[in-house]
Amino acid sequence: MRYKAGLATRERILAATRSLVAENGLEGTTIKAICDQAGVLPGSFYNLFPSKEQAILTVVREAIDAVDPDPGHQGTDTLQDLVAAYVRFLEEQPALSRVYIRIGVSGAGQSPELTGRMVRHHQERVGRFSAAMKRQSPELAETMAERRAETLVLALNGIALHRIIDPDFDVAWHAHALLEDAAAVS
Amino acid sequence: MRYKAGLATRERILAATRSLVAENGLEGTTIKAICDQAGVLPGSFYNLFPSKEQAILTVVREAIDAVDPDPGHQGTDTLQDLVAAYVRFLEEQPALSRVYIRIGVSGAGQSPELTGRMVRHHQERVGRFSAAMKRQSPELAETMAERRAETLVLALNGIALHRIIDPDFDVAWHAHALLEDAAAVS
DNA sequence: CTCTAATTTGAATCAACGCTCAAAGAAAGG
DNA sequence: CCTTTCTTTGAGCGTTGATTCAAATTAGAG
Repeated sequence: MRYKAGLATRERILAATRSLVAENGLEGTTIKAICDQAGVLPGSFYNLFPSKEQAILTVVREAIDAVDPDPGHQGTDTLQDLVAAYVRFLEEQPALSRVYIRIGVSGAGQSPELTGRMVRHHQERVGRFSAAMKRQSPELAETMAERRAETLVLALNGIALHRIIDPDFDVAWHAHALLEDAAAVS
Repeated sequence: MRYKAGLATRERILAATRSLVAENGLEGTTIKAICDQAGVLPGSFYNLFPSKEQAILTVVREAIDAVDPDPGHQGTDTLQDLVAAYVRFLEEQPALSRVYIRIGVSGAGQSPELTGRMVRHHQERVGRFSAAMKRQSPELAETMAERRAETLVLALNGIALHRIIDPDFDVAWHAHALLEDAAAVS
């Protein structure tokens, strides 16, 4: 797997996997569908990936990583920045964001490793929102800030979930409304 | 399908389908698994249901119907009542509530009929929350009440979604927190 | 140009899936 | 009882799933 052709094929397979998982879920995605969409035959797929599961897991990792951009950058994000980043993720990467929501639902009960990863991811995410909230409203009690941060993250996921059902759903508008309410509370 | 035995078998099959869909999703549920768990052989399954899809669709309808209890009763629910009813649904019917969350995610792209049903269900639900909110805070502008009602419903779904990932997640506590914030805004 | 390693092909394997069916086995009504 | 209708059995059908492999092809280093 060192020649250019191989890497290009790998990319086409991942792109196909991405859109198919977004559309049909982790379970509903078949090798045949991936190969058809990528313009590749099964043998070629298995030259690049050891199994269907590995290809899907690669896409899953992409999705989780794409939710929190710039993970190294710490301590200066505002709540607005964090929400805006999530909205941008939802709007600019519709396939990956659909994958992201499907992970929690499909991954649970299937792969404990995946479930653990999602729980950790959620905690980190809440931590980041919580820090931003405390920075922004220092008068807020510690536990109160954490509670409101988690509520906000959960509500954002609720918005993302609904967009899978209704693709015309105005994600940005609702996320903004959420932020306004959060500000009104403080 | 008139004898007692048949009805009992039908119930065992539906119970098995319910728990398997809750655990493995609409796609991940197989006839063999249903039959094993129900203590029944395939022929018996097909004596009672025309197809796997029909059995699953029956459970799906159950789930959607169970979310909004007492649909005839109109105009007197408070926001607290509605949230409490949803929390009760999540806690007392864990299997059905997992099915409920999976529907939106799995149903989209698979069955347009199911997707349409979910969109309608969501609108009705938001309408009910919105009416309760207007009743409770008459000074609120019409559009504002509707917006906050939808935000609340979405956030509740976010909470339910997270419980699929983390079964220990304290649903009641977070739902209550949500309600407090909503009250603080008004 | 040549040689090697990477890539692609496409048929073939094997398991699992949804589903069918004829025959055997209960349950009620008369 | 006996008859009719409903229920259960379990082998088996056709299809599709993931995966393998030897052979053919192509890309790139020297």
